[in-house]
Amino acid sequence: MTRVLEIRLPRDFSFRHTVASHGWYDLPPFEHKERSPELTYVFAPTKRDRAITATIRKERGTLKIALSSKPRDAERIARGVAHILRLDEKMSEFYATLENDDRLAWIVGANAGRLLRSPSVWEDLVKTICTTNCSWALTKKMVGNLVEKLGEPAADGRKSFPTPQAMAEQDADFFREEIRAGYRSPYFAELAAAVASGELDPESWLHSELPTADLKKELKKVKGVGDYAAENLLKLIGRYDGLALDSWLRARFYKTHNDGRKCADKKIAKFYSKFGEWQGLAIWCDMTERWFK
DNA sequence: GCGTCCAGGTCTACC
DNA sequence: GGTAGACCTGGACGC
Repeated sequence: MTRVLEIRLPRDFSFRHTVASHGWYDLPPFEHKERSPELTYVFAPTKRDRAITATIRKERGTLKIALSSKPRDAERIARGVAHILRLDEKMSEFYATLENDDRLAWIVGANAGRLLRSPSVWEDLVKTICTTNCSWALTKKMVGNLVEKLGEPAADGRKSFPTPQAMAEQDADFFREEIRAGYRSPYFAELAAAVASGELDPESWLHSELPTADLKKELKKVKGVGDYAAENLLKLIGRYDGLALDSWLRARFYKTHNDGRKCADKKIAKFYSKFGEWQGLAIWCDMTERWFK
């Protein structure tokens, strides 16, 4: 390692609850071992820098970030780490909605609620499509193939997530045969071409002034993005109005709050409606509480 | 070994 | 707007 950055942490930040908040830490170019104080991520190359591996370690009230090579633009890496871990996100409003809820009070005590995300919406978008209609094992296989076959190597040999340009150079057959993306293959080819050409800018969704319902419609224009995927992406963007119900979340709700019996989505929505625009975060924290026991 | 089911759903056609 | 059927892969399971 040739360079170490340091970031001061907000007081209400939990490294463990943020890194393990959902499965992203298990998908490359993230690396993390359960309960380890370290998270590794490989940042994609830019015009100024090659791909750089950042090994992020919590030490008391700071993050120490060891880099695989000395960057020309260290600020980009620091901003990226802050974005990944949502260091700038104000959690107080969410925590205020939990004040009179005995069941979810643990969230405030644990400083939970920050959801791990990628440095780019592009990466989160592609990964989310990889989670749809398949097992987690297949999601890992598809994302692993994308990184291995189209990522750029850092000095330590680890590879970054492919850029839109790198994916746009491939056709649907490549995604089908090499990535094993199945029916998603033409979706990836079309999406990458749109983003690489500038026709579509997923990063603009982060700062969109559209109401969430309208932004969700924009997201659903991307082939392969339906209700679940759009609401999951909105959570990663920082909008928690939607529940992003999938088969796993539904099954957890049935078991936790409905005696193991199936019920309509409307009943789940009613259960969390009191949390308003934070309901998507409330259900996620509620259903994943056992991960941290 | 083989067939079936289904998993962190979505798209299209049709009504 | 709601619904049925098709769509890919690969691991788990029963036989």
